[in-house]
Amino acid sequence: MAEVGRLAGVSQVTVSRALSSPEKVSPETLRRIRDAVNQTGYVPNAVAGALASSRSKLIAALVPSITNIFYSSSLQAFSDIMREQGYQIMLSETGFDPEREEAAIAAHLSRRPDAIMLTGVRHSAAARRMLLNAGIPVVEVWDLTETPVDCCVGFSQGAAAEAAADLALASGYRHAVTVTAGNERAQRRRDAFAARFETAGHGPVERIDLGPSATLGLGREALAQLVERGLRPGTVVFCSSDQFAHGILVEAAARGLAVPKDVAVIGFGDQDFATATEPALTTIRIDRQALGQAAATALIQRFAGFPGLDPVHDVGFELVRRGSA
Amino acid sequence: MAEVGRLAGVSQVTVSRALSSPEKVSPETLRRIRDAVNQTGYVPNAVAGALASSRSKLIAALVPSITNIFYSSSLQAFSDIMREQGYQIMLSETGFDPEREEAAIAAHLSRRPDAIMLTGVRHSAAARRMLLNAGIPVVEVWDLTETPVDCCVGFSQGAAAEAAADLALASGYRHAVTVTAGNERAQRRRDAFAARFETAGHGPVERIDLGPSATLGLGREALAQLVERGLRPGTVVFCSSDQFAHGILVEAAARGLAVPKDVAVIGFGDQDFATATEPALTTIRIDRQALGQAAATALIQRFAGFPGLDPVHDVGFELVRRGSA
DNA sequence: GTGAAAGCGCTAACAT
DNA sequence: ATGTTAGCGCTTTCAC
Repeated sequence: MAEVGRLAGVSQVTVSRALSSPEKVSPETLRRIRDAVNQTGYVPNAVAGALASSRSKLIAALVPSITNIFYSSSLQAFSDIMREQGYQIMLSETGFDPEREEAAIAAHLSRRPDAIMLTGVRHSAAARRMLLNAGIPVVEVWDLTETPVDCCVGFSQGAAAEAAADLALASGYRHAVTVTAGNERAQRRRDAFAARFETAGHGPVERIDLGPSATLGLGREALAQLVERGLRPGTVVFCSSDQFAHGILVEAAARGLAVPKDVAVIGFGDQDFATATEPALTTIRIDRQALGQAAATALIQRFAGFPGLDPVHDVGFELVRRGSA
Repeated sequence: MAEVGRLAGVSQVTVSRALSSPEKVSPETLRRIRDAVNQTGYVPNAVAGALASSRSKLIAALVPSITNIFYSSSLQAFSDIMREQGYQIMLSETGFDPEREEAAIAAHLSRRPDAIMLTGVRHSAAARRMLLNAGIPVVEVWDLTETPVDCCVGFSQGAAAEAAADLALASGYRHAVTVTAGNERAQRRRDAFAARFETAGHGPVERIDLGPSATLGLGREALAQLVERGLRPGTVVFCSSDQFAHGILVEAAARGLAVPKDVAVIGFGDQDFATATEPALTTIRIDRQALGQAAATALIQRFAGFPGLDPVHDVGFELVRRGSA
């Protein structure tokens, strides 16, 4: 920066000004400085800038898994908006593990991000403490709570599952099975669905709990298992993800079972393939883009000094009825 | 840090040592410093550390799209290894756009990362210049070139597509159609497949070029279109992604077409569902984990001072023959 | 509109 | 094993 200044015949400070607030520098000087920047191939050092100004223009983002479309697509929407505002994203995966999350939070906070985005509202006590001490905006996504660290953007997992149960009951299904991936959010939906279904006097709800990742193949196996146990007529299967639901459709077709007559299926997520399966999936749609955008907006508002604005933002869900239930 | 030192009765430098190289500090002092750290809730400032040491422990990673499982899963493997080594990831998406890539490179380099991972080997001239000037290790993934900026880890898109064409020819298919997503890597595979197929005297290869994202629904539409045009017996469809291939299977089933008899399908990617479709997908498997890991390893070797080690690393591909072709 | 001086919170080099 | 000194490359403040 000093060298650029020498070339342009000004001091180092003026170069700094020309780069960060060009309007404070005379047009003529600005021109000379820009020429000098191009000549030298000068690349500003944002590390030094961050240290001097204590604004890093970095946002920390923590997601359980980047390969899970739920999180990657909301993160995409989030980071698109942040990038437009001149922020960059530091990313970590937590693998649904509070301890890994805690370690990641510590690591990220040491880099002095201007804000942090977390997935979920359950964090270790130490994590909460660090976040509070950091004194930066924090947004928690994908869940709702009355007591966010700072603010949260999500929807009620329980309400979504209950809506699915209500649809199933209203459609006359009297036996229900849940097919659930091994993560806490999915399990909460499973429990809420089962509770609602059983409260209506139709239970017990059968549970099939599967591994951490929701795949088509596991969905197929789940139906195969159900059939072997003896599939009762009027059964509806509530899946923690559209992948499972799709697997059930494929297995049903392979076995000559009619959907929804022999077995009905409700998915979760309304992923891109949900309209294109045979039959199309009845599922719970989450607007993942809107979720990510709302999270970004919440942070930007906080930067602008509206810290009190809607600490809890419910983006809702939509039960989309198609052919499978 | 100074305050921690005061509490522990040592100078600020000793605290710095205790934190970064504990073995250089006496056990007793170390204990006192650790106590003081816990008491104060001190969080180290990695920004200042990076400025002073000119090592940021940050890695920049640029991918076309984070929602695309090809890139997200290799990125996951990459960042897992990097995290183990104490590095954190700054992420940007380029949307397959060289200009966006150039802007992202400039933005990331100003943060002085210790290394940078790029997707693909085609970059703007300005981007190449910046990367070279940065003087840090650079790894380009998902493609191979004789002239990497620094080193590359990938496979030959052309060779993979040619292997698929050879399989199709050997299996006796005499008409071929390509179904391709709108990105440059997919298009190179399409062209290589068509060239090989036509060179064998069986052409022309029909092309169906689709939008940027590969979905099941678009795959269905592609087959619908083909059937309307008149599907010739002995046709094989080469897809740029397993999603398209799966869509073709679904549409074929809906129309009562037998696979591979009435129409054969070759996918790309060997995604998790490829074994579970009906019939299972014949596809090209890329070990995305291995790719990400190799990229991380290449950078780590460079950090350790083996700059000359294998500038070009071919992770290969595997043609997996299942039921669909 | 521009410059001089101070300092952000660390690490590196050297000294003890 | 520990301390002293000098900076890393910027931004901030204050002066002109």
